[in-house]
Amino acid sequence: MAGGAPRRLPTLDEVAERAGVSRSVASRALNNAPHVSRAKREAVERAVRQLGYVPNPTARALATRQTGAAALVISGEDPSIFADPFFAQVIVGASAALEEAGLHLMLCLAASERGRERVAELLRGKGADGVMLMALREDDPLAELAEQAEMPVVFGGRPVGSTPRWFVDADNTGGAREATEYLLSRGRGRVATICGRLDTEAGRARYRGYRDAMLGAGIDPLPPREADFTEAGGAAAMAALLAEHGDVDGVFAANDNMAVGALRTLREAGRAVPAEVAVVGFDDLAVARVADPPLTTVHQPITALGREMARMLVALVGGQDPTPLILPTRLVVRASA
Amino acid sequence: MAGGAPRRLPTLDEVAERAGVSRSVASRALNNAPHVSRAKREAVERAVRQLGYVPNPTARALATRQTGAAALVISGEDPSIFADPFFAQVIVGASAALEEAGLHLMLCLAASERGRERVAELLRGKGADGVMLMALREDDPLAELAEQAEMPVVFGGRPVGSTPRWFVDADNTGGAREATEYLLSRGRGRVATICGRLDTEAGRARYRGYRDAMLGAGIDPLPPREADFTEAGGAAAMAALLAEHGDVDGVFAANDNMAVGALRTLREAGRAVPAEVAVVGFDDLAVARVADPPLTTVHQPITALGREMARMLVALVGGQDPTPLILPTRLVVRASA
DNA sequence: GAGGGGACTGGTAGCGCTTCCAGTTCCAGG
DNA sequence: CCTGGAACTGGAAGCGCTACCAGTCCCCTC
Repeated sequence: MAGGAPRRLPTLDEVAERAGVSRSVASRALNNAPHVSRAKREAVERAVRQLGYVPNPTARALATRQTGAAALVISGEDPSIFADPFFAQVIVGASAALEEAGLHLMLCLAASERGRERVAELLRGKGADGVMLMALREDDPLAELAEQAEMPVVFGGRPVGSTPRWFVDADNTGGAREATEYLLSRGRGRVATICGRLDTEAGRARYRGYRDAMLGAGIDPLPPREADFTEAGGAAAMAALLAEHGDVDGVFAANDNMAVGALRTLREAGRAVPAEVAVVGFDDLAVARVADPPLTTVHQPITALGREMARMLVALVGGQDPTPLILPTRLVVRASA
Repeated sequence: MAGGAPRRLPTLDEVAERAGVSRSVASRALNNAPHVSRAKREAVERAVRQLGYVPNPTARALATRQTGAAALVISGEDPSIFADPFFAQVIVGASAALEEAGLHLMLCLAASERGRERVAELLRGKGADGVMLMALREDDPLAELAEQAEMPVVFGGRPVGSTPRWFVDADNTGGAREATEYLLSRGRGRVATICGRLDTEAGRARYRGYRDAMLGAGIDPLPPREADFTEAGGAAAMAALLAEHGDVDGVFAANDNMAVGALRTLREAGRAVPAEVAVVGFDDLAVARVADPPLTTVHQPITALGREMARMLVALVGGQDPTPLILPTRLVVRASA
């Protein structure tokens, strides 16, 4: 905004005129479609350069019925959920994959009622070529909206209670099972879990993994101790756990944030980690490496998750029918267990 | 995508026909513009409901020459810079403010050359109604592009070496000065700084704050010890600092990530914090509360920064001429100093 | 040298919406 | 009962681009 006159941008008509061709040819040259002679193609390119022409994306969108943008919708009534670095990594992956495909990324934090409405409009009014949906809760109104949308929808993680046609998820159950089995294999007999919100599929799946591992070892699993995936929630859950089961010697926390909270509570309670209580997290965020002691955790490929979601969406937009993807997790052993 | 026929969405024409009015009236009714009788307005509303009509945002954009979207561009050659939770908070603020104004948020991680090009197109081709620009480096090519763009541009933080017409920044110098003065006031005589990248204005401004405070107290400031705003960088810088100035008793780190790294190095070196060395950070991210010991740090209103950037942009898009904003910081005293 | 096919070309019809403007309707006031 | 003006209405002209299609041109083959 140089403050000068609001100069109109050159249009394709002007480019065509300057290049001495028709608008159609100019259009084809620009989209390097066939049926343009070499000479005219070059003339068009020259005209574009001279005029500093940039195609108007809106007009193009109207004509092609493609917006050139994909939306990433993050549900959840509390916008602070987004503060979880998890999403930042997803975005990095999705952004890179979309960029490759020439799509823009629209980010929708569907927290407020108003935000939800706007997502609904987006979905129903073709405001984007496709949508990636994450962090859905049980009975999330977005789920139904997505179902009805005449638009490709890829889920990141699965919604509770239904398996969408297209999704990318991490192997939550497998990862949680591996974590728990690891604790058991290290001689921990009283292993508890601080599970995430059980109104999310990730929370449930990770609890299932814990339970499966316990049952597999012939030990009664403890009932789920639910927390909200935050550090504070993890700390509180750990405190409650100590109060009820003072003899616990291993904890699988369903994400790193809660694990870090648990570490804090244990430290404050004077319990040595891992000597007295071993702790395993889930996610392998940056915080896991920095925690004290460094956190043993289940690594999930978060950036890849974003990338694959975007790729799946791109395939869908391109008329293909990709298959859902479940990404592998792996245990990263550090000092806390 | 129910898999059914790709049913065409109802258009305004159909709404108008059904309501028994002309397209113009229907349009006006929808945008609740004047010159529509009550009866027709209601008829239109009814038709909209019956048909499940949603205006096509692309067509609207073409006609109004407004895209209804604002872009947030985060520069930096390394996309992992985005992993800094700082940006997540900015996004939360910006998203909320844009939502209020009815604008969508496009997120551009301008890391690769390709990404940069796409931003350039966005800027020159009116792909958005306005742009928020962050994390510019010295000689960032984006700066010039923004200058030439016929489009409102708001800077988050200031680019090195120039003061843009519209920006929102935190009081970096003031905050850094306060942090350093606090260390000095607690009897620390050998205060060093781990400063951020000096090819960013934030890095420079915070170093200036440190230097000013030192000079104000009549003490020679140490030369800037540059790190890259990451935890690993902070840890390395702290190690180097200990090697060169073993008697340091206070450290001001230019952000929390580096401060946490410094804490780790100090712990590993067996230096007690704050007894032997006091540490102060900058940002007041979540990690500061969780650090061991909890980090004394300079709080900056990051969400507000995002919010105010967006508001400024909205004002600009609306034809107003807002004034730049410098947001206050404040020292949050915890255990590390 | 005529016929045929393929590579180009440009006119034209949209895409779905807003907005200008000329025309119509409706009342209050004269 | 007529007039003037305000409120309302709808036809039509775009916004800038793509895409279909009929037409032109060139060159190769029989």
